Amino acid sequence: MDVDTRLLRSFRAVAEEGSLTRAAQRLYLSQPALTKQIRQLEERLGARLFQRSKHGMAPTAAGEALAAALPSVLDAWDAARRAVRGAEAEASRVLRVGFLASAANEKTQPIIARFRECRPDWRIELRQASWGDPAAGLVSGEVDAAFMRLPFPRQDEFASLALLTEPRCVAMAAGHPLARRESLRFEELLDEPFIAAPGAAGAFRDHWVAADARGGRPVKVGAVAEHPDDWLTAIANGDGIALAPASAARYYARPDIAYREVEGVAPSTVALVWPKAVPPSGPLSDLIAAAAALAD
Amino acid sequence: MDVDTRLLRSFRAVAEEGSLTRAAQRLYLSQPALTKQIRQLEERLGARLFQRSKHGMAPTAAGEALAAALPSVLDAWDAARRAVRGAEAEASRVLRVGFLASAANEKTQPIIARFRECRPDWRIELRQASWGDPAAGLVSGEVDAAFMRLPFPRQDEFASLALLTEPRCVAMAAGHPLARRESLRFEELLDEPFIAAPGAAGAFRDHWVAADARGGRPVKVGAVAEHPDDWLTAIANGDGIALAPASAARYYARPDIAYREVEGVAPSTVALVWPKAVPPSGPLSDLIAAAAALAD
DNA sequence: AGTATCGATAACCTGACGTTATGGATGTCG
DNA sequence: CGACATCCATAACGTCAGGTTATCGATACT
Repeated sequence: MDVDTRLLRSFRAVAEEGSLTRAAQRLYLSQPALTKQIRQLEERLGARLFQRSKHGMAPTAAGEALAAALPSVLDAWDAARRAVRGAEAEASRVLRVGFLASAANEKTQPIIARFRECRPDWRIELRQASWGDPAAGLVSGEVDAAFMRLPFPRQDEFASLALLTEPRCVAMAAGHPLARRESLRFEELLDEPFIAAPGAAGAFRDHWVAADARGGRPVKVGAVAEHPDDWLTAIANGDGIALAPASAARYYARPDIAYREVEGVAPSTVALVWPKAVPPSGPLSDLIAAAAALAD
Repeated sequence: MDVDTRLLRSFRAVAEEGSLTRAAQRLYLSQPALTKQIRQLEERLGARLFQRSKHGMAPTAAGEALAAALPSVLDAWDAARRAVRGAEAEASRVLRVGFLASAANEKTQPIIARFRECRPDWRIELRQASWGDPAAGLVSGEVDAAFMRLPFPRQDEFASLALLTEPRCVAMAAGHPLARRESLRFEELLDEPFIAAPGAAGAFRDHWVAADARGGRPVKVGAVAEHPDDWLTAIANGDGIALAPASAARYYARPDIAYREVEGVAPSTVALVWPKAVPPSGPLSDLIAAAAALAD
């Protein structure tokens, strides 16, 4: 009987959450979709994996057996995937590095240049990811490392080297009434509609609407943006405002957008990030050294 | 990046065969379907896994890396699946045994009765499989053991205990001209249309059209049958004839079907079969002992 | 009784993935 | 050199798998 690792991850989420509804939220699926997945897994395995009740889903003995055996399967696949990626990188002499928006700002090019001095016959392929994947291809294994803004989903599975920290500011349409001010406090922005990242971005999305500074009040989402382009457009159109790193005023300057200082929100850190499961060696180690030499 | 083990098995088949076309045949898929699968795997892994040429598919370094890592993944999943099945059997006190057609003939019930004496609080659930799955649920892991006719696909992965051997006869419509004879030679049947098992049955299908006794001549297929019912109907309707175990004359007697002796084809063996990867213990071991006591 | 929460089911829609048919490239043979 | 064979890739098409929203039944709580 074949299985998709996606089904196994769904099973694991249900087993950990003890609830279909909560697991579905965590997986960014609807509850019926997850119900079907679990039923499908049960039917194909020929075993009832959960005892259903009003209180949720309690694993059966068979369910416990699967939960116990699951790490071996997922880790084996993860290792296989990394082995493929490693062989491909060696064969092509390309290190793939994911990034969002402006990567590591002005440090990006010097880091790459430094790496190139160290490894003249290698090259770095930069891959931009959408905000729907704030881990910039690291979780999926498409890239070897990434320039990322903290926090991002599943951060505990990765090692990171902080490169720079910068304050956050607020971006709004140039004609917005608050744009007449040089500096704002975050409480003044609580009722404004915000441009948010997609739901699947999880903690990353929460961070960029400063959910932790809202005292439990839900954010009003004016629009959802996946890329800098649509984000800029939505802001300029007045669909909402957004928190942004201070560097955005340099990298994304436009006459129809005003960037203003804001107090009451934590600064933003950019880090070079790589999987903990991959002890750095060879080219990856060199990239990390290059970045460390230029870190704040 | 998630993956379905089915894709991994497809990859393995291509890597082993070194040819998409031959691997597609082995997997009972069309070649374009398999092309798509491999392309999908390559795209999602972000690596070219094969070098394509007129001569076939040669694995790249990345492809070799995946081939090397693959057994760990598939074995881990196999172990997980068996752990689930084992926990389920223990919890429900049910041993699942697959079978085709008449199982182990008259020995079936005595074996089960003997097992019950040994394990009074256990029970055996018999599951009939179609001829599209001549391994009767063993390969897919749906059952713990099976009464099977040799040969069956992937037989080398299983241990077997031969229970009985019986000659094969030929079944045909009662009004067939050859039915007037008591005994026939297989060469006399070479031009007759045969009722065959589905293509996915592989070696099992070949065995029951006696491909090995045809000297390379292809069999003419009059109809395909998946179950004894449609097989009997097709024979009675004159769509074709078929080889059958001698016991079929007892278990599947009908006034419109004649069973006749045939020389020149090997006899048929029924065995109790279980996975080599599962050293028999507990209830499975008891079932094997019960069957051994009644074997020829 | 009203409300909240849980998982299950129904209806619906989209896209994934299979098939057959065909094509391009290369090699072999008469 | 032309005909044929063989390989993998691509196109067109059809089916159904798997997602969604809406709703339901069961239970618990106030």
